[in-house]
Order: sequence, then C-alpha cells, then structure tokens
Amino acid sequence: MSTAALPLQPPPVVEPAGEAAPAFSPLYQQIKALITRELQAGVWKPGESIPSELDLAARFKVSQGTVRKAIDELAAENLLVRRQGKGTFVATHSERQIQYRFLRLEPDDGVARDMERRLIDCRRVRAPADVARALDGKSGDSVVQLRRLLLAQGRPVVFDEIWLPGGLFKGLSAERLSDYKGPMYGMFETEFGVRMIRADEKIRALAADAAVAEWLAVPQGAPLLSVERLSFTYGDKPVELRRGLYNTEQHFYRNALS
Amino acid sequence: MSTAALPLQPPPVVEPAGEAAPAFSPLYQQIKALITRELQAGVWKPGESIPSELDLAARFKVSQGTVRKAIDELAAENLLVRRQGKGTFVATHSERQIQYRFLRLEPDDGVARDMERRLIDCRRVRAPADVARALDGKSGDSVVQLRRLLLAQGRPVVFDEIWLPGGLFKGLSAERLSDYKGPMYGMFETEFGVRMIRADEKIRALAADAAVAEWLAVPQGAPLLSVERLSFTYGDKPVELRRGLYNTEQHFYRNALS
DNA sequence: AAGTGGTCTAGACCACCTG
DNA sequence: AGGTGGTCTAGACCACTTA
Repeated sequence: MSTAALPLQPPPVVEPAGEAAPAFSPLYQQIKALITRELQAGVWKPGESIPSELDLAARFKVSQGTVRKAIDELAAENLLVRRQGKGTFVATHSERQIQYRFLRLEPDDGVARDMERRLIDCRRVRAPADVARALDGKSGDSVVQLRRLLLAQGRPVVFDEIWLPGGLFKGLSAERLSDYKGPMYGMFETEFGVRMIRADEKIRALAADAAVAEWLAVPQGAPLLSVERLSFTYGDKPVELRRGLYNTEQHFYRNALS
Repeated sequence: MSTAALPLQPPPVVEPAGEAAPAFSPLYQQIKALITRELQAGVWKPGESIPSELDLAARFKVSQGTVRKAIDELAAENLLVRRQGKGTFVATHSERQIQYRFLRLEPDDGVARDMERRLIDCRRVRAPADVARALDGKSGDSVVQLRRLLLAQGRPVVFDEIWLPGGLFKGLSAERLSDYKGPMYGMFETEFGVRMIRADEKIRALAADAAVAEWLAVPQGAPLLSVERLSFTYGDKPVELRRGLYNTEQHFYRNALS
C-alpha cells in the first residue's frame, strides 16, 4: 500500500559532473532499494510473506524478471527467503532451523545439541569510549550491558558480554530476558523491532583472566577464543557489540572459505 | 573444441522409481556441470578467458540466458570471474589483488602489508593416520610435509604446517618453493595443476608448546589461534591439510557473517 | 566499430504447495 | 484449480573495453 503508484525515477542515465560518481543505477537496484525500505519500515514483519513477484512487478510497473533479480539479491544477502510454491518471506532469527545463524561454534563430536542460555546480569550503564565508538555513539551514552553464559551439556562453553544502544532497547531487563523463550536475536526482532542483518567478527586467542576463568570453569591463563562481534541492522547501522570468550577444548569455530 | 555438438541429455524429467531421488535437473545446472568439467580438465587455464556467452550458448544449443545463469553461479562460487566488456575468466590465486584469498588475518592497525614467507623445511614422509584420513588417503601414504613462517615487518606471526598428497605434488622441493615468487596457491596452480576451490577451517585457541613458541618468538604457553584448514579442488576432493598457529597479539582473524 | 558482459521485457511452461 | 516461485526463450538495448 505504501508502495503505490511510485514514479520510479527514470534511471539517472548520465551524471552532470564528470566525477567518479555512481552515475548509473539499474532498474532492479532501484527496486531492491525500494523493497529494502519497506522491510526497514516494517511494512512486512519477520516471518511474514511479501507480495508475490507478479504483484510487485505490477506495483512497480516493471517486468517480473526485474523484480525477480532484485529479490534474488536480497535472498542472497539473507534478508528474504524464497520458498517455491509458497512465496517469499522476510528472514527471521526466530525459526528453529536457523536458530544460531551467527554462532559458528560446533562440538568436536559433531552432534549439534541445543545450548542452555544462562543470564548473569543486565544493567544500564554509561558507554565506555570503545563501546561508544563501535556503536556510533558518544562516550557516556546510555547502553544496556548484559552478560551471560552458554552451556553445552551443563558445562559452560561461552561467556558473552553484550552492549546495546539504550535508546533502541528501552525496557530491556533481566526479567524479560529470562522470561523469553528462544534465541536472543529473535527477541530483539519481536520485542524491539531490531533486526540483525549482518555482522563482522574479529577473532583472537587470549589467556583467561581470573573472572572469566571462574565463569568458564577453566584454569586462569587457559587459552580462550575471543570473538568480538559487531552486528548491523538495515542501513549498516551498528546496533550490537558483543564479545564472546569461547572455551575450545571440546568445541571449535567453523568457517567456510570460497 | 571438446565441447562440440554434445547431445545434452534432455532433462530427465521424471524418475522411474518413486524414491527420494534428485529426479530433476534444470538445463542451466547441466550446463554448469559441463563447464565445470572443462575447467577441471584444464581446457581453459587459470587467468585465461573462457568462450563468450553467445559462443557457449551456440555450442550447447541453449539460449544466452541459460548459459548466463550457469556462469552466474560459477562466478558466485569464485570459480569464474566476470569482467564487463572483456569476458569471463578462470579464477586464479596468482593475481595480485586476490593474493591472499584464503588468509583472513589482518593487522590491528588496518594497514595491509605484504607478509614475508620463510620456508623452514619440506620433506616427503609417510602420512600419519589423522592426516591420511583428512586427505582421503590411507595411513602411510606418501605425503609432502612442509613448514614455514609468515612474517609481518620482520616479526613471525604465523607458523604453518602443511601436508599435501605425494602423488599430486611430485617434484615439490624446498628449492622449487624458495625459488618461486608469489603465493603458494599460485604455484600449485601453475606448477602442479592443482587448484584450490574452497576450504573449511576449524579454529580454536591453544597454548604454545616449546617448539612453536620458539618459532613465533612468544613465551611457552602463550595463547595462539589454531587454524586447521582442509582445502578442496574440483569435485570436492581434499588436496591440502594445513594447520596454522597465529600469534594474535597484533593481528586478528576477520570473519563476515550474513 | 565490433565484441563482451549487463539489463530489461514479454511470454511460455514447469515444479511445488494449498485449498 | 489456482497461486507461487523456478526455468527457458528470443530479442532488444545499454555499458564497458579494445582496436
């Protein structure tokens, strides 16, 4: 409905100034941008289906093939999910199958089990300088800081420390977190309308300090995997900084290169 | 030339036995498989261009769009590289820009510099059980084992231990390795015709033992990133096992999630 | 100017899912 | 049966490269 008649600016075929400008935008890229705007605006909610390709083609006054190419790219970026015969759906972190979309940890014995989530604490604090910088905010901004453990078969494997912009997560509390069943990113979607689209991780090895050693039940100085993740929502806006410390004695971080 | 008239089996539309079989193969997938075969057979060498889309369409007796979709997927898998106006080229590890296609290590200060490669040794040995298993061989098979260091600004950062199937790498020696300028995977391509297509990495943190500590000039017990990589060539055939130990004091391993 | 990949269209038909 | 995404075609035109 909000995508009514739309003029679809005729492709800005040539730019006036002969600079190093984009200077050309295929129709399907424009369509893609329009669809992304609708997603961002929440016109279609995570898990819901978007209009059919023919619908969208009619709305945008382009051929089905052009809409198709736009959707293809959005599906490749994991913003949409195609299901033959059923429709195209808005991606979500709430579904069983893709529950741990961003967690690359696997047990050595290969059997993927569910992990237990145990919240340690959840506080509102003033952002330290490095956290503020990562989240595109100012030092001293209000942020939600939470810490938690992930346990496999009762044994702690991951210690997570998470920072979220206070403005986006008003009302987030230890109670609400504990009450919520399902993955954290699913909760962020449904309760706060914040959808994690992509993330960047920086990984290093470091020695456990006294506090973390206790949480993970390893000796002080034990080598741990440090995974610093910055997650982004639409428009490449950073909305979560997370630092995980992984005990990799019986698990490993998997990565596929191509 | 080897792709002459080709009958292109008419899509096996329906399978006789009503089992859980593939039972359907789009034309463009068949084309994709044919192109992959040519690549594997070395008809087109790394860095060279393949025939134009119209050429291939004529050869295969399909429309350009169908060839296009096949090539699109091969490009997405990094087997081919498209260059508008010039043609489509066989991917290679030898080009300057994509030199370290599989190395995800970055310096903290962001300035990507070239790393110095220093070979430690190169020997032919009998494969230990775990190496043989990874390479789909038998325990005791002949393998080339080599060890080397990567140095950034004169300081050792990576200690690599690499195993290669002896049969594929006849004549590989310390001399030839030292003489060769350019990345190792580039040498494998041009000297041995072995092309690395994709790889799987398992990452953990561990403490430096005495030997590695000396190579990397860190204290014994220092936390290191262990990166175990299994690389595959065409047909998902494993052709390299590599275990790298990274000093992550001034570098980190980057990974993008989506 | 000629050749290459890139975009866009319009229409046909197929495979899959649901009432 | 009707709707959805998936495949395939044939042809037009555009953008980029090279000669």
